[in-house]
Amino acid sequence: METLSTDVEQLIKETAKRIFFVEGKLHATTQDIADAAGINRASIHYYYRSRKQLLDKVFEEAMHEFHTKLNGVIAQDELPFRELIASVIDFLLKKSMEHPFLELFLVAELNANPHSKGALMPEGASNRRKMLKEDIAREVAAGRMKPIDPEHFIVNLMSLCSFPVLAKPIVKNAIELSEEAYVKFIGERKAVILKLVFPDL
Amino acid sequence: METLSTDVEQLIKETAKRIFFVEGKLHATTQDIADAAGINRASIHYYYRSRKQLLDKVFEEAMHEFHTKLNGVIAQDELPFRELIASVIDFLLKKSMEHPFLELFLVAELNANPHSKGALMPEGASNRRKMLKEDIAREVAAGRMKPIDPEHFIVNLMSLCSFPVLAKPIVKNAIELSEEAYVKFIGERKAVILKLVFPDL
Amino acid sequence: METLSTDVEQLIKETAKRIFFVEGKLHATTQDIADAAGINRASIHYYYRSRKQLLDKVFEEAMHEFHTKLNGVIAQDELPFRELIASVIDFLLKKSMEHPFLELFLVAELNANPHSKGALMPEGASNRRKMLKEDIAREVAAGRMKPIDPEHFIVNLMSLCSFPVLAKPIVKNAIELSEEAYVKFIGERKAVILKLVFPDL
Amino acid sequence: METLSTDVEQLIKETAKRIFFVEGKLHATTQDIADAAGINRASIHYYYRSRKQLLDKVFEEAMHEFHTKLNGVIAQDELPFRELIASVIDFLLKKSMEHPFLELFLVAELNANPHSKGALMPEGASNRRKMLKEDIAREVAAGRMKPIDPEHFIVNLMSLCSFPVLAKPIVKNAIELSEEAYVKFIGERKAVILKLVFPDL
DNA sequence: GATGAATGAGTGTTCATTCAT
DNA sequence: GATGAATGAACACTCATTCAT
Repeated sequence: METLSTDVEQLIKETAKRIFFVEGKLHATTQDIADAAGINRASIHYYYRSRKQLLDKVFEEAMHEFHTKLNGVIAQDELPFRELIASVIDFLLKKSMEHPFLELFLVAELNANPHSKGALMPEGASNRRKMLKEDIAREVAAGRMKPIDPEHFIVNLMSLCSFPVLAKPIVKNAIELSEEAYVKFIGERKAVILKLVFPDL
Repeated sequence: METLSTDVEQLIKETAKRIFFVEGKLHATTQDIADAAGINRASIHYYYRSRKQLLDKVFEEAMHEFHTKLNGVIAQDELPFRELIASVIDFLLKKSMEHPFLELFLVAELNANPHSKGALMPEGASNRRKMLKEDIAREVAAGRMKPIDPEHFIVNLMSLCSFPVLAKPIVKNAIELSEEAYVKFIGERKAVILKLVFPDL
Repeated sequence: METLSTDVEQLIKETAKRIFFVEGKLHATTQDIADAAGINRASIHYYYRSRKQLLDKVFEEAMHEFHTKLNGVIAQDELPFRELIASVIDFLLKKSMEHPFLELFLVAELNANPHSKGALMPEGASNRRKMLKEDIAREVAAGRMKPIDPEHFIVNLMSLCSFPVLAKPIVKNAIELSEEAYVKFIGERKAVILKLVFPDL
Repeated sequence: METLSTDVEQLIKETAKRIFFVEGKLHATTQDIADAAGINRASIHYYYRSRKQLLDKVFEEAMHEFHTKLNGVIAQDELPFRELIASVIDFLLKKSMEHPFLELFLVAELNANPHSKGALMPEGASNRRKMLKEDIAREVAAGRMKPIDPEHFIVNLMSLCSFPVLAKPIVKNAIELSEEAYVKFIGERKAVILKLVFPDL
């Protein structure tokens, strides 16, 4: 029977995820991670061989979880279109709050090393996305929605959900919010976004 | 009287801006910058004392330019509201394409060192923003626009303009675009965003 | 009464001997030895306390065996002198092929840590050597051999037997031999050396 | 005008040669070299980029010098054969005393990494060696020398010259010499070797 | 008796920085 | 004003060693 990964192995991984994706410390060193986890720096190499392999693992898991859950959301084909979209927005916002800097991390990595992080999307995901595009096109054709290119519709959702969380300090500064006001503001986003993409609501 | 900066001083600054804000190489070393500028590494310290001071200078200038120009756009109070907004979108999109990774750089810096980058907004800017918010509120009150919180309206604009450029590889991957298709896609953003925020257009 | 060493203990020792004296991997780590032996790295410390103690043991055994056997060869006092020397050459060549890098290992260790490896020769060995020197001197005095200092005679034998095996790659390169040619070459050494030290043969 | 390598660059190289080839510390670290040279460890990387590149340089230079000088010795074709050989012995012994552990270093490197240190002999050297072999064969054919395979003759010379220096502690121990006695012993080698290879002298 | 987990010390290496020139 | 030389501090990583089980 294969043994489960140890507590420390998990702890390192979770700590790394927190530092990279929650705290957004993109330059974090193995020492930073070890300190945050309360373990010895060498333990990271004991469990993950190298910094790169830890990053790869941590990133791959985060992306896998993201796509799996997103596909689960999109796959709810029994739902009316608008409820499906509401579901997607809900998911994207929750994901953004859970891992606000995942996109930032990915983009920084790709800029530093353009040939890494090959396949971002797991197999099968492409079909799901295509179905969503078709759903949008159908909705537009049926006149239940203002004409919009499905691709722009999707990117609009991503932008409206991710950016305010990802660029928190910029947003706080631009509209001069206190920490509490910002939290309240983010709480209002779902309704605002829904109203924006479905103006007849 | 302050002396004019030399050519080399300018060259270093422009090269650093390109590397950080255009190429998004957040981890770039002083050697990387020196190589890209074709100058000696020691020159960077000669002109800017330390890496941090170069980054601060470069960032502060970029932000100053951004806010000055944005204020210039907002200050066009002779323009009808919708044309003003179109102007703002135009500006944000152009800025995003000129310095796609400015936000990414800022956020990464702030996460790494939470107490740096004190005042993001120059004096006087705050008043301009307040006026814009009042304009939006007035427009809503007059029934010429669907009810929306002015702050959400502004953040929506920022999100819709910046994110698709900043997160280019994610967007390209999510909606499966070739490089040309992506360029075309970005070219369509202005019209899409305008239609989204003014659905009666 | 001392307990017998276990199988694993033996296995570790034999593997270490192979790696150091046969393969000449002087930099081999405990992990290298553990891997080659197919056992856990911690076992090496369990049986030998430390890397150094394993090396000492392994080396001491090799030296002890060497001297014991050499003494056995030298002690054949019923043999005529020339047959005794032929016997010694035979032994030195065979030893060199069995453990080509024993000398290299010893010298490297002594250079790295000048105060280790105290007594290289076991008790009693000294007497045997003295007898051999006397034999040589007697042979010279009797005119059955060209005049030579017994000490140089002994060192000549050691040099002629060990060097061509120890410095195999240098020799192969210097006289441009293929692998087969080298093996043939080594096979001819005994006759060559005998003819050299006894030119009237 | 190209500048000569700096003093420190030379110092590092000479120190490394001393440590590896004279003191025979095959495991020496960059710190060991830096300490011995009285400089900062980082300077080694400043001048040589990596430990490996320093070793390669140092080794290649030593080998180049060796082969160049040896070829110079062999090329003295105006010399009678026996004087030529005396010259070679002289050179090999002097070389051995200057860099006693060059062979040991080479062999250890090749054992650790079988595919490094590609071409040991410079171009043209091969021809010189061939001429030497022919000289030996001619001498034998003319009856001025006891029959011997030229290749064994050459390897005998190498062995008789190098081994007693390379394996100094073994030799000292085997024939029980004090440090002074050893030095005297080595001083006698030239005459001993000449007498051995030319027994009619 | 045997081993997976964990670590301190040390390795090669990089980097921002300083300084003499 | 500009730069090659040099270095302290920190980095990712490895290794022999210990220890609880």
